[in-house]
Amino acid sequence: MSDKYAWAPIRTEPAYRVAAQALRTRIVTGEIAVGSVLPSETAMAEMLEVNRSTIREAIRLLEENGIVARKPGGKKLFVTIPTRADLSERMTTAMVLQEITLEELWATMIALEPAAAAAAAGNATDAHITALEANLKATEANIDNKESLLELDLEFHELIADACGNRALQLSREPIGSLFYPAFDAVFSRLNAGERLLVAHTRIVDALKARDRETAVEWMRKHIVDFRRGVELANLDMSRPAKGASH
Amino acid sequence: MSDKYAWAPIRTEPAYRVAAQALRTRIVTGEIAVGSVLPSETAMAEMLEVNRSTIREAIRLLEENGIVARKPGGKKLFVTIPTRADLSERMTTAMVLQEITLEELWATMIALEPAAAAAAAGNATDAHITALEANLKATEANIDNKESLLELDLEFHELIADACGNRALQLSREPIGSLFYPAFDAVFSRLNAGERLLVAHTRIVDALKARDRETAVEWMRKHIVDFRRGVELANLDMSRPAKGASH
DNA sequence: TGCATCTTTTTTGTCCGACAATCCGACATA
DNA sequence: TATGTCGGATTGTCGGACAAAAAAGATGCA
Repeated sequence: MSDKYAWAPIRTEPAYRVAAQALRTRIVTGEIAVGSVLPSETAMAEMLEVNRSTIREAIRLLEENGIVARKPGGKKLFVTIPTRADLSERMTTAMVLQEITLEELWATMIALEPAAAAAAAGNATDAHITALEANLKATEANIDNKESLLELDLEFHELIADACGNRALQLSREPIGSLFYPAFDAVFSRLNAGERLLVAHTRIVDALKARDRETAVEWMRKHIVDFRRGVELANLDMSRPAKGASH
Repeated sequence: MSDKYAWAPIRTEPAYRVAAQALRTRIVTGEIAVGSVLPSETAMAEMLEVNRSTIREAIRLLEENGIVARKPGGKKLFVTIPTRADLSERMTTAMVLQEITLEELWATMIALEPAAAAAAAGNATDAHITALEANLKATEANIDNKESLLELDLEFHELIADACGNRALQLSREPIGSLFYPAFDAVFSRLNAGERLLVAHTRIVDALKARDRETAVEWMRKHIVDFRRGVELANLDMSRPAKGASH
């Protein structure tokens, strides 16, 4: 009956949020350049004609967004670009709260990691290769040290992501990779996965060196599939949330 | 001279940040349940023995993180789970600021979208199929209306993502999809891509209905490759940043 | 001039107190 | 049951204050 009229609910945005938005637009449009320093709080408060407290709350919003920051131990407020780690952490906590399952994470990984390997085959520089080879050596040396192995495996995949030179890909896979940590841990501590892991990693690096895209992709795929088998052999439930990501 | 000793720089975290962290840990550990309502600002200020202004700044941090929020037009503060749109927007602005190229976005998309199609072939419910068919009908009806076509295409891919039931995948592809908007726009306004698009979409939905995973993946792949050709035919530079993603 | 040290001015982080708006629940009334 | 009224609780915003630390300026010296 009252559906006859469409009522737009009246609602006022708090000032701290419109202030934040005002600053944000000035930043993304480039009016305030990235890297430049913002005016003092009092100055901004005067410009926007609000109290300093209000401006401070607005700044907190942008700060958590990662688009403004202070250098450690400094007072000046700079315009910055959100860090990868920054975004990744946010994504990660969101995924933890949503109780995303290992199954979901894995399905995403098997899509992203081979793609990263493919791109890396095309874009990896000598520096990247060197870093990867160092990682291989370390893996070989710590083949029986479960803990180091865990770290090294994670590092390996991050190096591949770095080498692929695709920042969108990096941003997408990082939070997921970090969520695998506990699962990795379980697998490594129950299975002797070191050998298989090293073989796969080695093959991948070899393929990158030869710029052999197909092989790199294929071994990465195998590697991820292998991980899944490891998870199942370790009696982990793929359909359960992969929680507990508090470093 | 004083280099003889390694001085760990003394640095105090501002109170508003430790307060935020205190609340955050209580939330992610489950001590404060998701969906429950937090104490009033004054109450929290008393508990943590800080001023209300400080607590308010802490709340702004969590608020922007999306883990606390107020119901629209309400005063009570609830513990919430970050929305997809929420995270997506953050990611998007980050990508804009980093000036990520179309090339990078596309490479990520061609990894994610077929994966989404694959999962959708297994998990799509009748409701999902119905929504997709409605989208197809609308596309057919608006085959010449470039603007609607753009919206509908975006919607189609989001429906696929919904249907795949993989939240990790959804979280990963959403920000990237939204960044394609301007490129889509350019393609649609210069090329007559409607027919090809409709064919691909139809084939995909048919495959989903038949639970034919292979076909769904293959057509999705073709569809994305096709988009790339469209971009090139429209004379867009894949290696230029895809900026201008304001909502 | 360039550099190191001292001084002054800004600026931030934190506190206090205040007040209008308005949401929320209780209660009374028709 | 639905509506009108009231009072307490809370939020958003403001103003002012102050110590500590950083930034900017001034000074002296090589």
